[in-house]
Amino acid sequence: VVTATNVVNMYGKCGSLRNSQRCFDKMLSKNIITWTTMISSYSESGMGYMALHLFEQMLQECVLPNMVTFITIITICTNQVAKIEGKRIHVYILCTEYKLDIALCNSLISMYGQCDALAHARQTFDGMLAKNVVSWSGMIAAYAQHSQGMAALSLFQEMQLIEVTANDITLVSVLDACANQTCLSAGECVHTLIFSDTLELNVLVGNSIVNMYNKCGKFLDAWKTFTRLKEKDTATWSVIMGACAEHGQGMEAVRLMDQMMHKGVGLD
RNA sequence: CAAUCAUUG
Repeated sequence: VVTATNVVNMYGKCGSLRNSQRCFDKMLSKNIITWTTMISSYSESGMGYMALHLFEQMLQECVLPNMVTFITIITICTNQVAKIEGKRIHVYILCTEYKLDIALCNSLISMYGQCDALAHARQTFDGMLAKNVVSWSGMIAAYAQHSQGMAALSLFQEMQLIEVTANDITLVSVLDACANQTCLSAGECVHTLIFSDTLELNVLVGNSIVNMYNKCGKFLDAWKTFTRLKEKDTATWSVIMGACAEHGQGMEAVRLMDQMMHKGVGLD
């Protein structure tokens, strides 16, 4: 069973859903990990709907989900923006011993955030007995994505007060909140904070800073930050080119495009 | 450890 499950996983990860499914169907005995793996495979291939379907089928065959299964399926609900399904599964989770698991609650927060159910996200967040940096980042991101920049920023402050250490992803979410709220002062504050702590900026954080300055109408600061970034990825170029275009610098955008191609950064 | 959580264009 372990070996066959590994095969299902390997095909799934390689995007070969057909083979993954074929192997899964041929297996005579399956355990919960096998089912969970197959559900993930559907999701990897962008077939979230099929993944939800397989989950239902699993329940009908009286196979009990474990914590990883729940995390997996809730994450799929997030990607599918499947609010109804997500809520239903959450109710089920509340009847299990997993209801307070940190990673599971984290995925629920993100699912509710994605499904425009901020209140449910917050409720889940508040109900947690223990939180980690992912919980905080997830809740901050949920607020940021719903233009609740102020709520995001105050959560960030609260997080720092109880001495949870922010990581790169947290900062990306916070900067996103500043960008959405066009809250320049807070964004600058974060920028300063970052420079005092780290020498080299993570690409993701760098991109978010450029984006934040641009959204706050500080094209020059965006540009300055862009030129100072050691590491650039396709998102970096995309942000700065978009910024140029918005500021009537179409020619500059084209020039950047050339530069990017020249550096061997592929298009996507 | 055979499967699993938050993030910018």
